[in-house]
Amino acid sequence: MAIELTLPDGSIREFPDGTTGFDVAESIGSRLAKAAVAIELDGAQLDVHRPIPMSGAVRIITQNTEEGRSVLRHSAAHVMAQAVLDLYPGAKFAIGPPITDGFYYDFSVDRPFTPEDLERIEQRMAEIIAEDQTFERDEVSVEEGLELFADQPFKREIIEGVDAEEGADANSVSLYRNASFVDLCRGPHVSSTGKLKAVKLMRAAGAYWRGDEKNPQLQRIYGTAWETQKELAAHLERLEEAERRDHRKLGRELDLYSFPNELGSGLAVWHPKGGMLRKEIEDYSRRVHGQYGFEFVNSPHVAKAQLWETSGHLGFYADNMFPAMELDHADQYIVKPMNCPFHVLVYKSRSRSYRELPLRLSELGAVYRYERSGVVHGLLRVRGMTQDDSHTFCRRDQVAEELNRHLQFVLMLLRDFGFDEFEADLSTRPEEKWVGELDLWELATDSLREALVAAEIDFQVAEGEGAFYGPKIDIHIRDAIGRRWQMSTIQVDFSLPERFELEFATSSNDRERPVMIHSAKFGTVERFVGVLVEHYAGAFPGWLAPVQASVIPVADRHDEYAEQVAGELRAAGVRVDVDLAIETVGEKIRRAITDKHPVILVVGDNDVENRTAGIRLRGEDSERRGVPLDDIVAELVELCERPR
RNA sequence: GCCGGGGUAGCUCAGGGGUAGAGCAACGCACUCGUAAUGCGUAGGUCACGGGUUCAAUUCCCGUCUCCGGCUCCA
Repeated sequence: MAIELTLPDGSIREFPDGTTGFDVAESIGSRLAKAAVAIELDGAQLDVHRPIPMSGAVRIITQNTEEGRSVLRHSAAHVMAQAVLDLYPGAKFAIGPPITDGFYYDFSVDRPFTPEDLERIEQRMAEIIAEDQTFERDEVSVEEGLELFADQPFKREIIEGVDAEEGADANSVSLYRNASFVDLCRGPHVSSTGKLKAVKLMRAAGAYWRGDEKNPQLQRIYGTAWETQKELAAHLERLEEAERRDHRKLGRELDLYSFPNELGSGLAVWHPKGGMLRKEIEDYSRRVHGQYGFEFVNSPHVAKAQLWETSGHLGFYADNMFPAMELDHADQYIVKPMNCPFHVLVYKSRSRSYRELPLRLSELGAVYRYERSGVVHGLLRVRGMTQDDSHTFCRRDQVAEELNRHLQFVLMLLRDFGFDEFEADLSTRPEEKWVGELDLWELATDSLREALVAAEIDFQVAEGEGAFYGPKIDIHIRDAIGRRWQMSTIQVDFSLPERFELEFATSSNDRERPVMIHSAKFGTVERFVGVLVEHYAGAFPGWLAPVQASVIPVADRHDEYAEQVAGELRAAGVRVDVDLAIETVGEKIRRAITDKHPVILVVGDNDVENRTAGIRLRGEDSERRGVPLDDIVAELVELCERPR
């Protein structure tokens, strides 16, 4: 018997029965065979070292692809579990999947793993890898599986749930064995442990069984695995780069903001330089909101509990709200976690006509949310934050255009800050709990989808992931080092207009309910700054840099001229510092560089005489001397020009 | 909130049952300097906070706050 395999180039070739993926790869090229870690046959991944069971379309998965690395990492996870079970008899092992950049495995053990434990485990793994144990696939019945894992409760639970979960053949489960270690696994795996060339354990952490905090907490070990030591080293270097960009560290170094203990968790104070950065960002926000037809409103930080009762927040958002304050007449006031009810009240302040819709209300609103203590993180997850929030009230026939307009607006804004890679999630109506009318849901969802298509950005549909009150788009950006951050959101709301009984007069003088669109463009100013700091590694473009230029006098007899230079630049709108410190020029240059000022101007005798300066731009390691002051002013004005 | 690890000078960190140390930063003096650290000196700490053990606690124990890495959650 023979099998017919269709290769990715479309060619069909015949192979003898018993041919393995490895053989197929070998027939194409020895380098391909060496890099092969699995194959895909008609969409299903299979081991490269086992016979291909039937004819079909085949593709070799190599270790230098994300799919291939997943196979390596999955195998590495097995080896780690093997090492843990060797070293810690009685340990129960749960699940160990590959993840982005690595893998983990969860264990139930007597005591949590220490850093020393990780070293031991890593050492044991190295031994297992050196032994080059073969991974063998096996299939057993559910009964046999349950028996085999008699003392492994998590594995038994997985076996018992296997048919329900994966739609797999309910009568058998697949196993992988290497040496004496057996794990329940779908595979595929590399042919032997020796294929793992670069594995490193990263850290231990607690994690709940099946991700549910009601379940027992397990001990998770994270590791990473790559096809070569070189790739591993590159990965570690990327982690270090991320550390160098950490906005908490840069925020301190650049004197932007801090998180004083006296304040409380998740609360920041903004120093003058951070304040300037914020101001630029907020000024920009107001400018473009105005240009896009938003009107500015303002609302207080607290409101009666009744308002939150009406809005429904006390029902579904109470966990994230700071507790109520008891006031004199038994009134309770609550610090706002959102701005929407206030904007609704603005809408409701008088009767509205169809002619004035869409009504776009915008506010940089400070909100406070009670985040659980373990989740706060620098500026990226705080308890006090400022949303560049807007609420648009529109008619049904305006929904499509408004949503499109909001998306265009958000993308323009993000592009102005140097982000140009976007991914969006379109979250649709939940299956069970939802409010509003079905046709409105469909209209809004379709409009969101069309807007995404028109904007030509990649998006995924998250079926049923929308809030109960409406569909939404979340926009993620990729930063300079490829990390994904959620920023903006455009959210349709059928609930609040209902709860507050909003209406407007139609052209036929009927009463109709408006549709509401929530949108935060930056997400929050705090998070946006945090992401921006990491994106630019603190080296902000001219218009955002808190200090745009520093002027350095060579000796103190040049101080006066330095101030004069600074004065002219300030008059032209450039933010300038003059470094009058009694230091060497080298020291002052160094300080300006480490402070990441976009421009350094050095002035000495020649400059005083000729009305010039030496100019050095950030990122360049040489300077231009004797540049006429007028040229410098013109150059800096251009360099610091705001996008809109 | 849960699991683990931390909190020593402004920052980075060393130390350790007998009331603490370095580098950088700060301050002073000298140097007056042309593109990434001039030299010398001075000052600076209730060792996060509260309790306990002890003749003695910054060190050991407990609690609280807070930070870090995860889980869960999320802008």
